[in-house]
Amino acid sequence: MNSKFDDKNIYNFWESNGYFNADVKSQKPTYSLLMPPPNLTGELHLGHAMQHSVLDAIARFKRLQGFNVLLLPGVDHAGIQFESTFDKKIAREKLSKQKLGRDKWLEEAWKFKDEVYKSVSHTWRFLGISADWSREVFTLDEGPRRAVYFQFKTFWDKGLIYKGPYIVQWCPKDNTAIENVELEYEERKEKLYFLKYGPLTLATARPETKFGDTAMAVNPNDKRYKDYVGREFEIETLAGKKKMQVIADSAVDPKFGTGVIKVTPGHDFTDYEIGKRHNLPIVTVVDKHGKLTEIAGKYAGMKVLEAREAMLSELKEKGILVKTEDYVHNVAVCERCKSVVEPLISEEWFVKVGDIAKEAIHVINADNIKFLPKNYKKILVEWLDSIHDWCISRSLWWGHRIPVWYPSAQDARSGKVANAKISLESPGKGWVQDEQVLDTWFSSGLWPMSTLGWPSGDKGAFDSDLAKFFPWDFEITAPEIKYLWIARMIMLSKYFVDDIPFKTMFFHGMLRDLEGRKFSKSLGNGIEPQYLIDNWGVDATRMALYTYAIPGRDGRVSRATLDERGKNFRNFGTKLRNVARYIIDLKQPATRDQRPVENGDDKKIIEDLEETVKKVTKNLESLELHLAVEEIYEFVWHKFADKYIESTKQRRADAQPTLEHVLKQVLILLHPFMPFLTEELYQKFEVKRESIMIEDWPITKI
RNA sequence: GGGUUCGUAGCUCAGCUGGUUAGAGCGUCUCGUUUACACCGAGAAGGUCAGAGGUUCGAGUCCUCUCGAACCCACCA
Repeated sequence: MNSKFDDKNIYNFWESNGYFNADVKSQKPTYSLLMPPPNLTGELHLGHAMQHSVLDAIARFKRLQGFNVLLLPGVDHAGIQFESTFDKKIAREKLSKQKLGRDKWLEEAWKFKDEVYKSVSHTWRFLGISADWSREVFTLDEGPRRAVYFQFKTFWDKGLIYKGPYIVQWCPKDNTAIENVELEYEERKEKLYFLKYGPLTLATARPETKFGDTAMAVNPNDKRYKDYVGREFEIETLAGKKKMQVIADSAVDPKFGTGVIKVTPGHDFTDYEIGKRHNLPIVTVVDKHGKLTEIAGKYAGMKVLEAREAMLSELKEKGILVKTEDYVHNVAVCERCKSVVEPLISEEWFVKVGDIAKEAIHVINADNIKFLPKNYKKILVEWLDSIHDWCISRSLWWGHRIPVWYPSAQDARSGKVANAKISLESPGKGWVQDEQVLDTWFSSGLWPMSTLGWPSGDKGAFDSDLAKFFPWDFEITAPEIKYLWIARMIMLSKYFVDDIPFKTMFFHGMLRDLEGRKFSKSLGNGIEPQYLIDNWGVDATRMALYTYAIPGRDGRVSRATLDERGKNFRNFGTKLRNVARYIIDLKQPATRDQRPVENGDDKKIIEDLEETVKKVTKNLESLELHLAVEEIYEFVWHKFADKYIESTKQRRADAQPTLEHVLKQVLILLHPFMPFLTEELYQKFEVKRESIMIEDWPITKI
């Protein structure tokens, strides 16, 4: 080992000795942990640091216990998020998608990805993550690419994939359809407009979509309008007079506004459903850039809010606008870019997931997956129970391109699927590939399998990997992606390999600021892990993070509160270093050729140590890292240092064997949490193994 | 509207399946620089565990309600 004990040398020493690598041929029992791949859009944040520190602690603990451990690392291409980050970056360089074109853009995007990856990779090593880097995977690598293709092809062959017009949440800024789960809601103060439609008056928050109305609707039980149902009236519109029918649909809330609504199937989810039930035509008023279409006459080309403002006077003039009221409601915005999303009709690809979700519910109800906290079982089942078809296409460039090829450019433009071929590569000259890419989660959902080489075409090493390490013993994630990711992994694992993806699913809490807000770039309330590491060192930072690693419990933190814990554990590290100095560096050899004599204090500390070993082992097995940390802390500082070591000062030589024994055991117990310091101090022993990483976890008598 | 979680010392929080005088860190106060450590040691103050009721021999821990905080899901025409 290198004589200099700085963290970097220690890390290189571990890595070059191959301690991080899992062995497919090992006879030892296996323990596998799957790292949730961080998005390659920036540096790792505090949540990642906590997550990965937890993974590493468990991996190190299991190695010491004698398991053949696989901690598999990887990163995610994170479609929308990466693309918007990258587009912002090139915009600062006065470039754009249009200027670069798809091929050049992708080339530059990969360069950017490599840059970001460097910082992520550096932070991982800095944190001491003992992952098997030889198996690192990126979601756009060849392996996942084949897995994604296999998935698409299978769904296609089974008739589970379809393309069709569908009302989607459209983000005009990112220029793509997004899923409900990618939305946020913001409370807005707007107006409710009361408009005269023939004999009826109705309330709407969106008068600008008036051009797309194809009916009026009332609740079937609403006596006030009973006589109007089924009749047709002539309506005054801004584009002349128009005939419109009154229909009855139970989706209408009689208590809202006047109890009458206008039905705009092209731009509202409820109206879309109503329209389907009553065979109403769909008229597109708002385009994908958030601007009004030609149908809006002189308002065409205006943005939604401009048009709304502009048309008011004409509505008033013509006597259509009866009155307005203040109206507070929630507006859906894009979680990534915060722009108001526009429900509109778009050609998208979908997967029918109903039956797959039902299977997943069975899997969850069979209780083979241990959820921490356990109430997430119920939460996931409820979501799966009310699942809708999965929109898997995104109008992006960054991601797995949809493996559908059209025989001609014309077919591609019109999206005519009839003669299309499913293929990873071009089927031949003249074939044109679908423009869209697949939803990021379409590849992330396969992560537990694709990282192990599934699906293997050649029955090579990959098969044995899957047999050896799947299902994963441990997975951890933030609760916010429980549906997007966790539910999908359960569904897809069941569907493709008929098994659970992981045995234990740990949902850690979210680290928030003192007001309880999420950390985000826009709020500027983030705290970088590097800040803590610079101040208190890696080991202390890890310890501080473990105190927050409680399933389902959010932690409210500020620089001050984190500094407090960081400082505390820095001090703890110093304490331990001094303990080792006293025991080993300042060792006092026995003056006489005598066997050391044990006394009651020695027995007591050994008993206390055994008790601590028992508790720490139990806490690690049950994944209560915060309790394990507390136990060791209490033992080392207050029992070992304050009491026992003080008591040995009069009988140093007699106590020496006990001092050394307890210290060595403590270092092993602490190694999963403070890997660097424990290795450094372990190297002081004369009799030792090559590294603390290949020590044995103390056996507990139960 | 449906669901989940939380409300414990000045602050940030632990407290597993209910069991003796409720814990930690930081902060505050007193004392102490004896050769592991002042990034230290010895000690102290500080809590009717949000409130009310219930189950129990016994509740911070279980149940009900009230008040307060946060988050998730759905809807928002």
